[in-house]
Amino acid sequence: MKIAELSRRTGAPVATLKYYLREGLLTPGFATAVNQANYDEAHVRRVKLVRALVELGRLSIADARRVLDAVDDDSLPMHEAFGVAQDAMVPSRERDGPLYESAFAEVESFVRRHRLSVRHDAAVRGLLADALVYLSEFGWGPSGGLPDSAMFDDMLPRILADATAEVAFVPGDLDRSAQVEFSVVGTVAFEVAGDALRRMALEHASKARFGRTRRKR
Amino acid sequence: MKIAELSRRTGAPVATLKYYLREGLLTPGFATAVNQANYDEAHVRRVKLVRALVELGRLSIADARRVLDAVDDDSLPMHEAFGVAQDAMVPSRERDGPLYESAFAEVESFVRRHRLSVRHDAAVRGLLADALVYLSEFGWGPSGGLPDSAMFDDMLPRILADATAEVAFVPGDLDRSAQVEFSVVGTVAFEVAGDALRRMALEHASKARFGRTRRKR
DNA sequence: CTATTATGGAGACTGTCACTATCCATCTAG
DNA sequence: CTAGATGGATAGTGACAGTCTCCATAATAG
Repeated sequence: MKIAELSRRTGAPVATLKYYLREGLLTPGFATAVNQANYDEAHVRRVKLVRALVELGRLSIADARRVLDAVDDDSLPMHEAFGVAQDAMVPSRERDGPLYESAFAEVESFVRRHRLSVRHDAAVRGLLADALVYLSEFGWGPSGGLPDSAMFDDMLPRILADATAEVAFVPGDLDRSAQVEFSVVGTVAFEVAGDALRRMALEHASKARFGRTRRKR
Repeated sequence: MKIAELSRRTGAPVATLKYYLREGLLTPGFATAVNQANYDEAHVRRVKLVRALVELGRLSIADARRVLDAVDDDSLPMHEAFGVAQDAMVPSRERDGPLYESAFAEVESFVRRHRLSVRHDAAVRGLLADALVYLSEFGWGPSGGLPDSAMFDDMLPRILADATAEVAFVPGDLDRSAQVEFSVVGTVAFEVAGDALRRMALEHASKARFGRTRRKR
């Protein structure tokens, strides 16, 4: 298929596809002449992956490329590729100062307590640290200190069960890169879905508690 | 306190504070002269709120302002202000076409099935619809169709319990705007924390399933 | 066979965003 | 008295994610 159809199939403007090509998010089509190339289903799929990462997952183009590189690098075994992809999905940010040191210590204690296999340098630790730091600024911790990670202990078993189910859902008969791709999309989409459910639940609970107030007429 | 100290207390550069002032994210200090003004603890708190929304919650300045407006608008009862704030936290995006129509229908059926009090026009519905749409593109639904929202049925009771606990945690003796502020920070920070936990659990589960492959030496 | 339309590729350009930087006429602290 | 800070206004910056314009070449409709 030519680029116009790739555009039609994916909903992305031709100019955007060219941009992705330039940025290396999309491999060039199979050239048949100096100004002709054919694209196939793999390209369609890749464009959709990019859209999922960029639109749904709100990744920058640069971060999306890091994810795609991990998907494509056949020397990385499945699990490690997934780790790299995960890291790319965490926004980078300055995380230093004594507060962050304690926050990371708190994260570490959480990880150890639950015997989680989470790399020591996994970017996701920074995310949890962020949450702890901001929570403490708003007084969710003991007298201005960091909240105790035990706060999350009760939630973990269920989260772990859901995550295990999600990972189990990845078809075992796909090749490595398809598996990574599958996992990555799952991570992004289920994260958004989970956030949405959580917010709906919050609205519901908020209404139950605070919704009694009469609306003005 | 003068602006330099506000800067020191919040970690935000003076130039940034001036920018927030300009953008109306921060109310002007109490002027004591043509070029002097005093800021107080409320300003410190507000700056931290802005940072929480913008840095942690990744809201745009415009969206952050919408949240702050809801916090400040005393004519809005608590629950509604929270709803407005929630809506501001959902990235706006085009959501039309037949696929999205079915996705919204699926969301509606989920909401009804669980008898959730979620406004019919709540922006968060779009978020869940997004997830469904992207999931379907990657084959998580029945032969290319949308996934069934029943997929999330098992998760909801626990999410609802957590959300209820979170809402219950909001002190009842604060004034309305402080309560909204509290809820908003909670929404943002616990969302990040929840995502982090989920990703840690995924890494753990991924290692359990795929981590057997030997690493190259 | 011709006239139109499409293509790949390169480069320049755009609009948005979240700040930063510069000025300047006051204040204020030492 | 003076070095430095302040509020306020205006302009500038760098990153980002596309878009736009060209052009020589190909495909295709008539």
